[in-house]
Amino acid sequence: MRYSGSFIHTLKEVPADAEVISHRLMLRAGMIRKVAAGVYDILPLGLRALRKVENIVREEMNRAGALEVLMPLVIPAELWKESGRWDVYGKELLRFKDRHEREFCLGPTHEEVITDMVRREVRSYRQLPLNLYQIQIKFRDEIRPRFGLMRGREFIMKDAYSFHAAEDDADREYQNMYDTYTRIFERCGLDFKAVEAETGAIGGRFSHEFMVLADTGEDVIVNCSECGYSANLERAECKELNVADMPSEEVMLPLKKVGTPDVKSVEEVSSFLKVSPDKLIKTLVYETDGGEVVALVRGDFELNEAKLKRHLGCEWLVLAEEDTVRRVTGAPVGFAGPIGLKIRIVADYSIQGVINGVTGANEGDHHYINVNPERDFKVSAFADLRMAVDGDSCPRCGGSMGLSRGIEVGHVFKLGRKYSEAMKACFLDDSGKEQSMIMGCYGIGVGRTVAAAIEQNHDENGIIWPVPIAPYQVYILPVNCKKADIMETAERIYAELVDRGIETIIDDRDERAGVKFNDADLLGVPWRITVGSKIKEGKVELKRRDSAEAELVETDRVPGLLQDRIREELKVS
RNA sequence: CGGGGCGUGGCGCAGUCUGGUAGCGCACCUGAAUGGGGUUCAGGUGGCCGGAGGUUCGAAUCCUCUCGCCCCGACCA
Repeated sequence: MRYSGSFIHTLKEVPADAEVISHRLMLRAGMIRKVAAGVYDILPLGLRALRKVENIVREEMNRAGALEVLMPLVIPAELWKESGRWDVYGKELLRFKDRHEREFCLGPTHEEVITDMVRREVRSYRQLPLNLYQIQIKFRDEIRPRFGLMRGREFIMKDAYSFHAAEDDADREYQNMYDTYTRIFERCGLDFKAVEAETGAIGGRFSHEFMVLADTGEDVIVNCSECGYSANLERAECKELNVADMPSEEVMLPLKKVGTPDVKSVEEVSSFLKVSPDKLIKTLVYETDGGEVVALVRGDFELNEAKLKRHLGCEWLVLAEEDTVRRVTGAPVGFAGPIGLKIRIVADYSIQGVINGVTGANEGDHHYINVNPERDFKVSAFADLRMAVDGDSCPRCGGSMGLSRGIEVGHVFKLGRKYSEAMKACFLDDSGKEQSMIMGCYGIGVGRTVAAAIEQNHDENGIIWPVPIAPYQVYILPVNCKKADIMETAERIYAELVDRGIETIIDDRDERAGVKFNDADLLGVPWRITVGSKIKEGKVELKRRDSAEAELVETDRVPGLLQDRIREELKVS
């Protein structure tokens, strides 16, 4: 491509609202432009990178035995009502009516559509297993879209769904997809980690997320350096306190009520009463579809709502409103405690180790001190309910765990029969008996993968594309377009590279060299050929974007040399 | 949805407090010089200041309403 005929408009300054590196660089390099909150134009340069990732995904999915399909973006409400998610999914699901007042939604994910497709086609176990995927635009009306392609409302996603006659076959495919994802992200040149994850509203039994390691990531990963256990913070298990292992000299003191005027938060209480936060018992009232529940967690920890939800086995749960707290505890928010409460109480394991703790007295401006679990109040269960923290012991090996940040680029789920049962996706097994299919589902955020690649591969001058996903592979930079000999050489190399099928930009703009160097660095094309004064010796400069040094190469050798090197870097292991 | 902030040429901003009819940098166009890391000089195009209403002789500026956007939080395959 000739730069002079391109649609690349680089920026020196970026819109003030672009916060993260990948968003800034994609704007500056002219890859994307914002149309509305979380909705973007993908410009030619950006689309090329996106397509590269798509193609890698497509190649690997096909190789893994999956079949590509294309499902509609606009989905009739009936399908979502059938699965039960029409009422559960919330405002992220963009709903609307057509001219006949029929209800539709824009597909945020396609379990319903694919299940409907498969149930209409499949009758027999002989037609299974199946793995169908698509690469398509999704729409989710995110509460707060941000970070460019990282969290848009409209985005390109590869979603795959597998259908099986037996559990072990579903497990086999889960592993197959896990391995495929590993290959995909390796080919994209990413430093990533597969971690155990929550299943969220998609449902299902267990899952892994593929996280690209980056400080700007929105997710927190917990990782054990010793045994390799790693999980999303939402999911990360915490080891049960072994009370017997932590003998305490402390003697239980008599329960006492003390005045704590207007002292509510953990920090306030702990500084007012001069006790450390790990002596406090935080009392949180939740409303759930199964009624109100109180959850206890030690003052220095945070409650993990995903764990609470799982423990209670409820559909939804939300921190109670002020009125509810007042009704349940008889006190304003900030003075709740477990003593004397008439509703179900569940407590984090950490509570078991509290001796002479502090809780609210269920009375305004009062707390209890010397509170001892079991002696002063009963709980219906102790469970793992808290967020893991840096330095926690690993639930598997007891080693020390650390926290780091990641960007979720892929997610594999084992769904089980959640959708097939709700939507009656059945088949006849080899004994002629009707059974529900077992399902798995597997997603990759294509745009997010591109953004993540930039987060991981850039410097102060711009993007540094890994070769497999670079929008162009070679950038020819004639230092002065007014010099006929320079342009002749540049054009000759360009023609030769194009002939060899190498994706090349020739910067034929009548700009000063500095402008071109800066744009070349910003665009991040992996190989740069600088055509300048060295042509007098029959040579040009060859430089990799990620290296500081350039090498002088004889002009005639350049195309062949580059072809070999690029082929080497694209080689699939 | 709660808290905070912002809407002025394509982008980054000043002007708003203290009303007088819009300015700077980048980008873009023309010309000249320059030609290996965002060069220089000269000239130029483009904005009824998010929208509506009000106050006023006069509103980007003051008042009311409204729309949009951003940040933090809650939320999130």
